[in-house]
Amino acid sequence: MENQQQLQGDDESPSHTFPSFPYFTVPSPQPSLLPPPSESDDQRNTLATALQQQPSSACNNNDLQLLPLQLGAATVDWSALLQQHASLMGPLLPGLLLQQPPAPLDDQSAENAGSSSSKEKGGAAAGRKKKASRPRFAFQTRSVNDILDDGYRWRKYGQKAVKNSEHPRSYYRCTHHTCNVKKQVQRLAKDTSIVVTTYEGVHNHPCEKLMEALSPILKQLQFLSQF
DNA sequence: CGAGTTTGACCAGCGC
DNA sequence: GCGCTGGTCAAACTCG
Repeated sequence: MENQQQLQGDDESPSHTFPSFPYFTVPSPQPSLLPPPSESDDQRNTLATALQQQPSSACNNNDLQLLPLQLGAATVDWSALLQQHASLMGPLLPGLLLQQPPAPLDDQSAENAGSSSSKEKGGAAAGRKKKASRPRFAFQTRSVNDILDDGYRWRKYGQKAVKNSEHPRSYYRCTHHTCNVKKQVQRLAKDTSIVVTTYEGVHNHPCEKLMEALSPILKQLQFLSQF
């Protein structure tokens, strides 16, 4: 994580800022190719939606920003982080994803093996023991909403008051029956406008919202690839 | 009625 | 060994 990439996280920066990274260099579609803008705040807050909108017009009401994140003494490498975030979204767009990191097979198999047993009594202990080996990726967003709509469906399974923070930490699990990805959501004690979202595990299914949002672009790319 | 949320209890890891 | 803390469970509850 020593390869730091500076972010536009200042308060004077545009209300919606994403770091430049080859992964997100999807060919800019014509405005007419974009799906009609959503009316709901949740949809505007969707990361997938934000990726395909112009930064100047996107998320002007939710003030969503990606911010540098400190994990212990190390600052998160955003290039690697975003690449990992891409893997969290699952194998969606093989033609557009420049480099999709291979899924950690050990963790995948461990998750699959643990997901069934964890439902039983005593399984929780086994799940916690494997916790250290699971991939975890965190990022901060400046948002009025605690929940960043990342396109997946989550079910809250716990909330815990954490030390040195007046805001509780919420625990979510992916609702997909074969997926065991979890995430934690907590507001920073220093700056309550910043939400820290920590993902744990890798989705083994596509992101339905993202696929739906990008399908017009995919169709256009398929059409253009014929020439 | 099913899906999701809330919340108190329980358990394991870790530091002392 | 003990206590603290974080993570999870599961029953009760809410909501559409």
